[in-house]
Amino acid sequence: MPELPEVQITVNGLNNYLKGLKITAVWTNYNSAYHIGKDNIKNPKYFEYFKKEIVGKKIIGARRVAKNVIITLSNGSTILIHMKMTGHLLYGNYVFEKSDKKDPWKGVSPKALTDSFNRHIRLVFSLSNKKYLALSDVRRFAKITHIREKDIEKTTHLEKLGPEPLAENFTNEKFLSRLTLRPNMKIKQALIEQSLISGIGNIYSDELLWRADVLPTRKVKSIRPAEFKKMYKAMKTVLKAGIDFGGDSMSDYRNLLGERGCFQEKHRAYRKTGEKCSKKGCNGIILRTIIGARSTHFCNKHQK
DNA sequence: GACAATGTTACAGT
DNA sequence: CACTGTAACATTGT
Repeated sequence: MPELPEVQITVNGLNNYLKGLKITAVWTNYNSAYHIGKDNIKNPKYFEYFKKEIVGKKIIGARRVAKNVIITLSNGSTILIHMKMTGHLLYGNYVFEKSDKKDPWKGVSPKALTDSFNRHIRLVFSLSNKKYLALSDVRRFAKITHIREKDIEKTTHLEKLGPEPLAENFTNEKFLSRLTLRPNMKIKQALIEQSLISGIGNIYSDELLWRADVLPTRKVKSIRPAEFKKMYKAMKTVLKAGIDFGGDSMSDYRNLLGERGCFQEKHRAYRKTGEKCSKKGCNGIILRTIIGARSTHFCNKHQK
């Protein structure tokens, strides 16, 4: 799942490889019969507009806002991409190749193996260096739209987002004050609530709570300042570790070159149900419960 | 075939 | 209105 670290790695890659390239064509096979926003490329009419706005423009750079990728173009336009659950961007000439080669997402189906190309590619930008930027998205949840740079501040796609957790000025005090806006929420749910703090999802929330020794089921108002401080530190640690280890590829996230990250090897809680807790001196077993319709993993021995 | 995986949002309910 | 909880979206693997 692309959360803050994975999106950051994708953005870093875009800045490394794509600056100065021109978009020469766009193709998509996204379409949806349901609830398509009028400014989503899944809407065929909007896609025609989208194409007109971006083909022929040069890529200036990319940045991350919460879990969104924003690609800035030469005419004051930007492309906003939210990869949702299974989306990831790939860059190069291999992007159409068999998904078991450069894009070996876990559990690739026999059908995909027999296909001659990666059948999860939903969107392709052709670039002036004869390479491609493609979006692979098994579950077709991703959102792609065009926004003018001057409208970014007020766009509905970004307006409800809380502050960035890795920002210099995101202090322990700020962390506490954002979360306590929802005193009755379970802490796990508050942590993944994007309007409170942006960028944390299911994996990093479980991991930071394990490290901060706080039970995910605790109500925000029951948490003491010392525990907030521990969570704050753990949050910074796991998000930075996520970036340092190239992201989390337990599911199908890949970097721009189709390579897996390895933060999944550092998991202490997420998807470790039934395993012995790896905290020193703790003999607990990792348990699983559902919070806010999301799988939650924790050790009820050392997390209090 | 039932169920699990999840980021975001629409909507019902309190 | 503010907040909370739940279903929906989509697809594939077990």
